[in-house]
Amino acid sequence: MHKYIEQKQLNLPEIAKSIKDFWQAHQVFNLSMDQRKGKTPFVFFEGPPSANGAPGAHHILAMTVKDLFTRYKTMQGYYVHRKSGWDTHGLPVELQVEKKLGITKEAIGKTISIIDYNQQCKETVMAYTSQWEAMNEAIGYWKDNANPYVTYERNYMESVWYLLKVLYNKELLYKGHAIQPYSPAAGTGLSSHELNQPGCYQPIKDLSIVAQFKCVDQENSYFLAWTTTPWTLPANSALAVGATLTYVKVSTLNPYTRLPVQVILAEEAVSRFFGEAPAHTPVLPWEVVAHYKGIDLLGLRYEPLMPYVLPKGEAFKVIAADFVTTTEGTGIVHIAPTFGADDYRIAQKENIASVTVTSTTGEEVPIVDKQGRFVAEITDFAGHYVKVAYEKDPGATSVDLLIANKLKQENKAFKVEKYEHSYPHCWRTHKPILYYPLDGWFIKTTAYKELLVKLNDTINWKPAAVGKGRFGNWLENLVDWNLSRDRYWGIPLPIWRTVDGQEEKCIGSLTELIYEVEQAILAGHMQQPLPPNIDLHRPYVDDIILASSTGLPMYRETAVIDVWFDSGAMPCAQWHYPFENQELFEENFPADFIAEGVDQTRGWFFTLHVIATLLFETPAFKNVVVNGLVLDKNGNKMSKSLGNTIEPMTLLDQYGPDAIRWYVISNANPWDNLKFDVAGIEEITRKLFITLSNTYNFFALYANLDHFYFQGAVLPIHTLHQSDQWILSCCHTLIQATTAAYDNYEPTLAARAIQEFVINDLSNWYVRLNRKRFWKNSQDQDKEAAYQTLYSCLMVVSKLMAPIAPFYADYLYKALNEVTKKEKPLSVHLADFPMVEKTCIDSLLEKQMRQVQIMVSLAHALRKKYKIKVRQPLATMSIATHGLLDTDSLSTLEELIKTEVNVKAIRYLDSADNLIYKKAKANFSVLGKRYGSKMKPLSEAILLLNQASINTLEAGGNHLLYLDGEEIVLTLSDLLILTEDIPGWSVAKEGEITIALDLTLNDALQQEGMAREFVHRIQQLRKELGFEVQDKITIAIDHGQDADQLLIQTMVEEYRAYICAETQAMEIQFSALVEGVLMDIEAIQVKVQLDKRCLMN
RNA sequence: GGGCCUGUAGCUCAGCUGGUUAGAGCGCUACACUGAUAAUGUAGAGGUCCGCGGUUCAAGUCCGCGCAGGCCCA
Repeated sequence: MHKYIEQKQLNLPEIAKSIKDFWQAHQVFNLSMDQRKGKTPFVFFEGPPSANGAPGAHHILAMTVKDLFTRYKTMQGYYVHRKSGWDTHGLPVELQVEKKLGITKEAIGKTISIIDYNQQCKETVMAYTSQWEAMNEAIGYWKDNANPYVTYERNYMESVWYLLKVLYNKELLYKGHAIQPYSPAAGTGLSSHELNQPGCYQPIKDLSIVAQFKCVDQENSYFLAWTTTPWTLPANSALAVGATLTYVKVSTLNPYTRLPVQVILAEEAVSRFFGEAPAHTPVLPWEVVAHYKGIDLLGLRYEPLMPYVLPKGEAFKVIAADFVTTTEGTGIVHIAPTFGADDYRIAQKENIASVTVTSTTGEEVPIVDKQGRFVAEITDFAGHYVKVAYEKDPGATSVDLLIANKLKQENKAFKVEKYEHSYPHCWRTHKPILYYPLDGWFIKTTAYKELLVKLNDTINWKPAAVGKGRFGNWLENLVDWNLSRDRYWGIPLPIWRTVDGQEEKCIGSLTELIYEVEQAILAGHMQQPLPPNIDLHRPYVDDIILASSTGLPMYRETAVIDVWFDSGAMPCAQWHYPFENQELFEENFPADFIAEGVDQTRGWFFTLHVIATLLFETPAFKNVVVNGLVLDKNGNKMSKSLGNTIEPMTLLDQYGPDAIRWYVISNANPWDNLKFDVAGIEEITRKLFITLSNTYNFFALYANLDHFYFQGAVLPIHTLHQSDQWILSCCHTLIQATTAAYDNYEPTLAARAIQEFVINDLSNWYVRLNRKRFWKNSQDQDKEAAYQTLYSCLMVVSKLMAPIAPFYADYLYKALNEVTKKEKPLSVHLADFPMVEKTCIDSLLEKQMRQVQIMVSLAHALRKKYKIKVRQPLATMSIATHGLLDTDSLSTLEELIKTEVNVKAIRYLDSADNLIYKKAKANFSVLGKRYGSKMKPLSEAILLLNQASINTLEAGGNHLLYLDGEEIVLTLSDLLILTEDIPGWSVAKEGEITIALDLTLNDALQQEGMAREFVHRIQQLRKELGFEVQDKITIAIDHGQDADQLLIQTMVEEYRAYICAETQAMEIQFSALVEGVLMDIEAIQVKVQLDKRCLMN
């Protein structure tokens, strides 16, 4: 039978290493999966990381959250498949490669072939794979890394094609256009990612114009609309107002022409243009002549401001838009549907036509060409670049200025001024971007808006606000998903079209593609069938030409798809569904649980939700834990440039994974931002892990000495010592709380509850109270009970903490179980999560123990105040009960109070004693509900209650009060009773608990105090001499004849048995000592010598 | 500009559906304890509960308007 490991010093990194080796050697992860095979699945989706960057400190949080719930559910008996995955496509990878190769997008396909370029992307994206895997392992993130899904693999891509085809067949995939950021200088659209590059938004001075749009029906009346992009005015086709805003008509003069005009603008904007005029503007006479509500203006018509080109359809009227504000401008917004995303959307909604011209190829195009110049139809400005920054001639005049001058002359400009604002610039050309209509392929998400919202309501978001707020609002303002990207490294859009666009084919599988290629060969467009290992990436698919039903060639639409579709497709694509694993997919959809950062709200969370909703009409996940950002300890974002990043591997090496995981979970909720401070990890190590380790070591030390290997029967709970019953009750209450917390995806509550239990209840109270039961000499049932109890608590703790601190928990579990062999599992992660035994829970006992703890601490405070050490026994402690404490059952804890406080007797003071002066206060939460507005006078009346009334109430009686003629009946529960004082006693109180100590000492008490002091000194000496705990000793005391010496001798004779028991002494002798150590016992000096005594062989 | 989150002691955080004198841990100061000792106990200092209004007998808590920081989106 081997012994419990006794570990002098806790070394968490060392423990983690040994446990990691153990897991590896015994394939514990695989065992944990195998043993739950066939059980109810708990489905988890891994949001695929992109391995083109190294994992950072913020991944510690994400990994821990994912790992802890999957471990927890596994322990609860679920089968938790955890397939790993890699996100591999997308713009960030491409930009990284461009940078590495020192090329721009234009070079791709020219100076570098697409094949080589994509090869570079493929290599780059997996560059940090091994670092990721190392970190997963170091932090103990368990998942199936052997068979990850990889988004660039052909099977994955084929599944994505399948999904696209389903959408296509549902007519949810269409070609259209959207207003997107566009860089005329680079000739390319820009993604929001590119717009978020640092330095993209720059302050820029533009000319802003308040234009006068002439009302059709009202004489000499004009709408004032403000724009910071005057070049869009020729494309105006509507004006927008806020339906609920108030507008006024102001009679005034045009500042440039001095002609009398009546202008309409929002009331709140009036002060911006009239009244206190700045020095440089002439004061205008003005008068408000009419008021309107925005809604009154709707439908009013106005004359085109710059009628070069007229829209083909409804235009030039006032419409309502919810984005109109009065904080800037006039409260009337100029709408140019071709050059603004909001404008386009509202125009579509209100059925307003765009201002377009017909190109040479017969298409309707904007009045600004792709180089950023006005088209010929805009006669006055034809050929001018709309942004002066695009002009090659540095001295060129801004077209905005030309427009302003023209409008001023025509009595159409009300105010022209420079305006500084932050405007996005192309990160490559550093020129301002335009918002411009670009072709693209869209998913018609708006068609499913209602269902998307409805299904979202079924998802349990942690925290709820992200689901309701951020995600919910996003769904409410949904626009169609622009799926296409004009790039190279991504899943190619599987759509082929004839040149005239009359016929198109969406390919949904490899088989289908092979078939279509065969048809194309017959039609003469292709020479060879597809090679069996065909790569579905560009440029290979670009070379495939299909045949239309009429035999015409069909070319692939060149776009690749948004990388977010890749990851949102993972529920299907990770299994190569529907081409393989149909059952597996069905079992593993939807997910029970996912967890990612809050930045994924419009990313992965959204794409998962959309794809699942549109395809299967179910949500993709049932529970989602959103985790916040990891900031540095000062709350700043971690960034390389600030030099405040934390290298996770260094951290893991230094503190070990358990303390770090515990820290990130216990410190704050996962969804709150975490201010990462290593001091917090050190504190966790000290407070939780060292305390727990000390508790275990205490157990191990004595259990080894006593050969407690838990071979006997488990003692029935009612036979146990009361403190055993108490700690077991706490322990089961803890199981209950922890289970509920994990079940509610509140890991922080679980962690805090566990550490509270370990530190306060188990270590600082139970062990301290019961130390003697472990080291006493007799081997009785009481000792067995203590061992069993402590063992069980440690065992439960190891299981409860296993999800969060998997290494140390396993170490603890194994340390205990490998000796007792009470449980079969090799590892705590193969064990079942503890079940609450309701019969173990005694809430009354827990409550009373809390009261006892308060009493004891009050007593200690009193001793401290009067400088009487705990070793000195006192005669009596009194407890004021106020009729609220259950003295009968409290008395069963008397022994405990007596030993802790070191008093001989406990006395209960109730109302009958009349010793205490009491005061009553109103219990607001009870009375407030009943008496509401009378609370103030009522509480004053209660303060005036006399002792007799309070005593009556404490004895269970009523008290009648009259307030404003109303009779009020008070009972004890309506009041809070406080003790003011007990005359002649030393009193301490906390809340309703009041205790008093009798501080008078008699000879017997003093003698016992001496005995205790003597034992204490002997113990100290034992330790100084380096004796082992189990060593037996003899004590020799120097023989003397003076009064002090005799006092000692009398004391020793009186307490001989006690001293021997406590100090493991076999014998106490009095003799004349030459050697020996001098010790002070209550101001008496004695010389003492200890000898280790050899036990009988 | 819009949406959402956060704001409580020097630091990290609790504070339930409004209810008494706003709490814990860390840190700090002082003292005690020393067979769990990298602990522990006791006491103390430390708060404009971000600000201003409102609802209410009663607001850290509910409502409105702001301020500061953050995230996402324009």
